[in-house]
Amino acid sequence: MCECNHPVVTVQALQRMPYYIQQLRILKEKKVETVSAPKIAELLNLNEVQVRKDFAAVCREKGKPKTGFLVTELLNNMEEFLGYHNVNEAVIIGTGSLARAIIADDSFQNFGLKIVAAFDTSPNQGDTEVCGVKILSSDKISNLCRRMQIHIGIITVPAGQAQIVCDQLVAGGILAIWNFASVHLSVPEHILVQNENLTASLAVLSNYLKKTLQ
Amino acid sequence: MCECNHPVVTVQALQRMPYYIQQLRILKEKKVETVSAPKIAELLNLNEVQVRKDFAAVCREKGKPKTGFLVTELLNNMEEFLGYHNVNEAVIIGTGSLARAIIADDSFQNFGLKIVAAFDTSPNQGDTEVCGVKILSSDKISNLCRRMQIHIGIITVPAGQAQIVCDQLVAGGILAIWNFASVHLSVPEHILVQNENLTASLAVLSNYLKKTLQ
DNA sequence: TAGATTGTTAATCGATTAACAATC
DNA sequence: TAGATTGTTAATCGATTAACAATC
Repeated sequence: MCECNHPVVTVQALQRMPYYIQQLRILKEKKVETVSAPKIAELLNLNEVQVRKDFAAVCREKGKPKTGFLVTELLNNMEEFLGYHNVNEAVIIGTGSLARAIIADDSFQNFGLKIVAAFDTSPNQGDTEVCGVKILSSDKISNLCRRMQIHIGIITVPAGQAQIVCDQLVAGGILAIWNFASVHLSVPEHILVQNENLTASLAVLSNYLKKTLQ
Repeated sequence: MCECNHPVVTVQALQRMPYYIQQLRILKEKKVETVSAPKIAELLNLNEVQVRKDFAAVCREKGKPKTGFLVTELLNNMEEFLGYHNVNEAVIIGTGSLARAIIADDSFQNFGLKIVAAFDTSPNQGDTEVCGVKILSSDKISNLCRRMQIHIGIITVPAGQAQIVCDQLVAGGILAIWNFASVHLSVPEHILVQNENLTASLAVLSNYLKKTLQ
């Protein structure tokens, strides 16, 4: 338990939340009013105790024996807990195809993410925006982040430039980094780095196939 | 230890491997001949025993006390272990901006991934290929996978269609799925699903900011 | 030799799962 | 009441880390 009287929530639990939310939204759409932990556990192939604990971590009202949890309430509590109802302004560094894909993905907006600027080392060739987001020169990163009080930086640049732009983001007072570059980033302790290393996933896949195919 | 006399390697260890590989490539380029586990651990902010165990899991030759490991040999052993030297043919389902980004990302080719076909429910509008990869109709998924003995399916379709195309891939005899859709997929036990759920990462970021900003 | 590093065994830590009384 | 489900405490499991003898 922490001081806010919620149990401590692990990263693993946080990462399961969007799966719960997705199921809850489906149930809500179907006008289903209540749902039990074992039911959700079955749908997602998880342990029911784990689901119950995860629910307990975010829920203001307790579940009722025999019936379970109120779908809408659980959904709201969960979204609230994750901070989806807040709007988190972010900048993205890099304007390649991955950056475009992230900017274009409107599902992130449903989760409170708002990309307000894109940066590129050479914002040349007359390209002034990507999908409605202005492209600025990389040397303005720190300044803009500080001035606009941006808290999230999304890194999509090649591996070799990632640490450099990371340092610029940190200098700009960013608090969290979503790192799509396949490198380890060194940051001060208070800064959260969420790595999205696709080569790491590929390693798991590749090794599995090697083993499976002898 | 498994029968092939390598220690059992966890998913976590596999996911650290690309970070080691990256550092080893840098060292190799700098013509550095040997490297120790504590050195790599420091660079990547990891525990040195963990690094040593990971190295032991993939290394054919043992490291030498005082000097450490031979850079080139360790690098080769690691790439070999992950199966990077094999070519893994894959198909991708969906032709949106994320699919384009994945197809265009040539770094995956360095890791043995070769995308041979893209599928779309409505391969219309005269678009017949993305970045040199042919676009085919989704109803051909199972057939093509089976005929070409494809082992990897990459799912980039919207959440609502993910399970459907997943089933088609499974029917086509696929062994591993790289899932970019933000949903849980139900598959037979022997099939590996590697989830790349960006909304799960966003949940971690979002919750961290909520806590940090009170 | 002294010191750095190795590999391995034992201890710790933390997440998941099982067991169970309480409740509707 | 019986049965499903809840929340919680205890047990298990597995990954990480510490301790230490062996080696160059």
